[in-house]
Amino acid sequence: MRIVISGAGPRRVCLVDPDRPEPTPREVDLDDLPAEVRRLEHERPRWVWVDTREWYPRLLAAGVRVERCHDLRLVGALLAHAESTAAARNTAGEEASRPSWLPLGPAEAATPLAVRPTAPAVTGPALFDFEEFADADASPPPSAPDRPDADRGPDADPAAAGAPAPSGADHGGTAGLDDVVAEHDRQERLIASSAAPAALRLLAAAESAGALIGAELAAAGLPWDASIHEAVLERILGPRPAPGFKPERMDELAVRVRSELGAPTVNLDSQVDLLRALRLAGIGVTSTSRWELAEHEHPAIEPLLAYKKLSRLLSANGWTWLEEWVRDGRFRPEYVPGGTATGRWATSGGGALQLPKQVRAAVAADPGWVLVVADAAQLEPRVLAAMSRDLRMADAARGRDVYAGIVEAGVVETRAQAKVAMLGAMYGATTGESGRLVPRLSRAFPTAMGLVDRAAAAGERGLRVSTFLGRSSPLPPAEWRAVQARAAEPDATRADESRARSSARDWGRFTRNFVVQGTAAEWALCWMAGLRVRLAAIGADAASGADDPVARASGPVFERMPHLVYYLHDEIIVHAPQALADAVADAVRESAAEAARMLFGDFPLDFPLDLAIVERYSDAGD
DNA sequence: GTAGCGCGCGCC
DNA sequence: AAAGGGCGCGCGCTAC
Repeated sequence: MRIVISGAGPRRVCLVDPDRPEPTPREVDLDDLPAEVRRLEHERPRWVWVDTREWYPRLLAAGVRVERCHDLRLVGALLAHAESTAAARNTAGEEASRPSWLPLGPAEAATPLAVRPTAPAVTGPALFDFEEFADADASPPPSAPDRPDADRGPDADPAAAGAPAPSGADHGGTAGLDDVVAEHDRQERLIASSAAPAALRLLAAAESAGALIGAELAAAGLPWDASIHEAVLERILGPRPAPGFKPERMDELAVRVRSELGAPTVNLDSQVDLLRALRLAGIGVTSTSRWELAEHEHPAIEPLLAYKKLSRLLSANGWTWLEEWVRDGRFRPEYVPGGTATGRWATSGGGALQLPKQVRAAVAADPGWVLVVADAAQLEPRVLAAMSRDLRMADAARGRDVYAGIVEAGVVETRAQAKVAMLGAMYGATTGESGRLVPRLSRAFPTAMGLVDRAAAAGERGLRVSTFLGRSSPLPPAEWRAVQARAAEPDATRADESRARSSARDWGRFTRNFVVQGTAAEWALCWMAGLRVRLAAIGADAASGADDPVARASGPVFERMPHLVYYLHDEIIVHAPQALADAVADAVRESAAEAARMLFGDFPLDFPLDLAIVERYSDAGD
């Protein structure tokens, strides 16, 4: 069952179950929506709406959760670029394309205009022939693994390059309830007629669950003890300085650096100034970055690196940050589900994706509650093994540390080598020890390495690649194509050719990593989606045993229920009543196993978790 | 005064 | 150990 919901003028909302024999839209006041949703939620519908951000926060604020939804904006963005829908989009033409009123997805909106598929800006003789990159020579699928439900052919989505994109200019136009229903029908049809319906259906559900989770994370907030944070800052930086002054520890270090450099007025916060002073002092660096400084011997370097470390803490997570971002014991960053090209989330504000280890002690459970902290161990190598169906790599990884398994298999000598080789294979390293070791992995695991190599080769030719569930990479920007085209002209210089080769390899590294990073993001989404359902069940069970049903019904939505409070690529934190901690830990593990099954079926590889039940985030993990 | 950019660095 | 992928943010600096 689905219920479609849409705005109907100021403070009015329209709902309909379009699959009833005689669908009858009903209009309710915006203020009555939460009660209405709570009532209808008992039938466990899929809520269909344009944008979760528009509806769900107000429901949560009124204490109402929903189990599932379909976010037309996010799924629309996925489908508009997916290779597996390209054939269906081309065949069905206009009616298969996204309506212009549908807002762009988060990764699209962040993309510079030039990158979006749009009519060529250049008139006259074409600078280049897109077909040359798109589909001229038949190639093997850039990344598609063999799966029962998907046999995706080579398909670079040539239509996308020339077709007009949603204009973006008429997003202000409102869509009526009928439009929203029609858009949902269109998306369902497109999925059904795609080359991989089962995978896309799962991806659409997972992406939509991600939208719900993003809103719930914002509503719940990460428990944050400001006094612990302040203690950390004082211990590392010294007492809070008066406005306009540096903390004591930083001042002391700055004095030492200036004296060692013989540069009494150098401003350590100015890259240009500092670089000049370093070079005048005879330190042959070309940047002021930490890793380059660390390669030189000079008495100024040690205090300078220490200064930079403190400076970073002060500016990124110092007292100002604390005042700005922590209120009432909660840190509430804004999550942006699907905010990056690969499907990883982004955040906007607060820097939630880069909480330094130094301040994690401030993440502290409420009294009587605990944090269940879990991360997927070596997620990306495992995902690569599973998505490529590389049984030899799975043998090396199963039931143990992946890198230890690679050593035991005799591929390299040490765990450290195994790690840099694997990272190099997934990121596209070509030089250094990592680059030298990659060929040994390729010989040992040709199936897995073949998948990322093909993804890189496709990217170098300007083709899209796709994740396991079917999220496709963006096309390279027009400027990239111009560089490639220039190198193909008869009078191209060596410099033209070298520039083209280099930018081709750059894009190849992006697409190489895209398939693995993106599939890992899909695994994580499925993990969380399953987990949030289990957590709700645990919370409902616990509440039914509680003796004050009145408080239960009217209280804030997460009052008794264990709930997600943090998510970072392959890691989650659940805030849970102490008595439920073990049940939550089991749910976290079951959800991980279920995610692996949903994506990879019975492929013989486990996805183990590092899991800890703690009072402070800093007490978990390594 | 502010917008935009490069740098450096935190996280995965 | 290497400097290969994805991000967001604060800073200094320049251009307007």
